[in-house]
Amino acid sequence: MSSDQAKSPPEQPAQPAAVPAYPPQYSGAHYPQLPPGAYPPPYYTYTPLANDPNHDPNAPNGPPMPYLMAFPPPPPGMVYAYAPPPPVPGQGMPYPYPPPQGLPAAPRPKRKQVKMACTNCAGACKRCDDSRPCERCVKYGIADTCVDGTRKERKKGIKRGPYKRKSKFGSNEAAFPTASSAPTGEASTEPTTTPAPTYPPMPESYYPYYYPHPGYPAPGHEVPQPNGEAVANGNGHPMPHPYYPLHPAVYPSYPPYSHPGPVAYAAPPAMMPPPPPPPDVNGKADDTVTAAPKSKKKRKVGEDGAPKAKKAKATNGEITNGVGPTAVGSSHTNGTAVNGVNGAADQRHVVSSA
DNA sequence: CCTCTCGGAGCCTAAAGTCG
DNA sequence: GACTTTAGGCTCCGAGAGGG
Repeated sequence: MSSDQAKSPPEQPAQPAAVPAYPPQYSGAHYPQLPPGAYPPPYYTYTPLANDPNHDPNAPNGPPMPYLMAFPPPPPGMVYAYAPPPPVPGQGMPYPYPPPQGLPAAPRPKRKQVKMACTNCAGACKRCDDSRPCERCVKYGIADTCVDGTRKERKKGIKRGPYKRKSKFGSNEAAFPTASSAPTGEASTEPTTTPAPTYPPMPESYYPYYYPHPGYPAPGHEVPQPNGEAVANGNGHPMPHPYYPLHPAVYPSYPPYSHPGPVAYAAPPAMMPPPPPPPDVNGKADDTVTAAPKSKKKRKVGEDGAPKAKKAKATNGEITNGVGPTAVGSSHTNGTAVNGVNGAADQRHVVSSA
């Protein structure tokens, strides 16, 4: 179904009820060169999938890799962890385990909108496409009424107050910590003069983690560039990945990927998470931050408090609101009644009392 | 269970404001 | 004039109600 393409990514597989013991190859003993005591075991590795860009083609199952890694170096305070591999038929979940519900999952893909929904889809608040008749109108047998509406012209001459200057690291003036701002809490005296490093977007199905600070590289792997090529050092050998295994004592491990502890992951002590955006003067949601969970919507009720009657069903059993030529699509978030796409009065969401 | 409604989050982009 | 920020206008996701 085409409307599924914009839906949330599929849920991660359910976490196994029982957490079996980790096999020895998933212990921190893999990394003897780590500073003694700095990152004591256990920490675990995850063998990359064959389609993983870090997968070693010369090793059928790839080299063991720490589950926490930075590729390329992420913004301070963040590392990327591999997404869980798919379950192995007959063997269940491989290591590590999938993240639990509530783990900050990969950002959902941006919703894509068509330039102009047809009048039917607009009225029904349903997904449209660029073809005419659109897929939905064809499906409902109303292809003959599948036409574009007309957009209202934007208002002009509306005066605004002075603009707030945004940080380069977010949509708000509270900047995300930069590489030059010490995660250890040192205050930078020049918060805005250092050119901001640019970071690639977090790969899909990766998970954000915090790391304490760089400096504990794990065994070498190539450091692929965004184009997928590896960077070699002066000797022609691949540069190691900047891995940052977490110190379980300081930064409690995330259960599914590390020591089976109960601690949900949080920002390191010296590295505060990106601050919540200040309330927008207009109350408008900031697209760059995770929105709060939607509030439970309340059913629209009539003057007497009784639920408004549904529109009568069409005889063909298909939807009746918004599919006809009088259906309109217009803003309904600002509370202003405006003309619909056909110039008719806004009948959207108006329920017939008949 | 399925269909339909519709609140409101999210997206696009033009207008207003700022900067060099 | 180019760039940035804001917000108007719109799309459409997805929870919830109600019907079959």
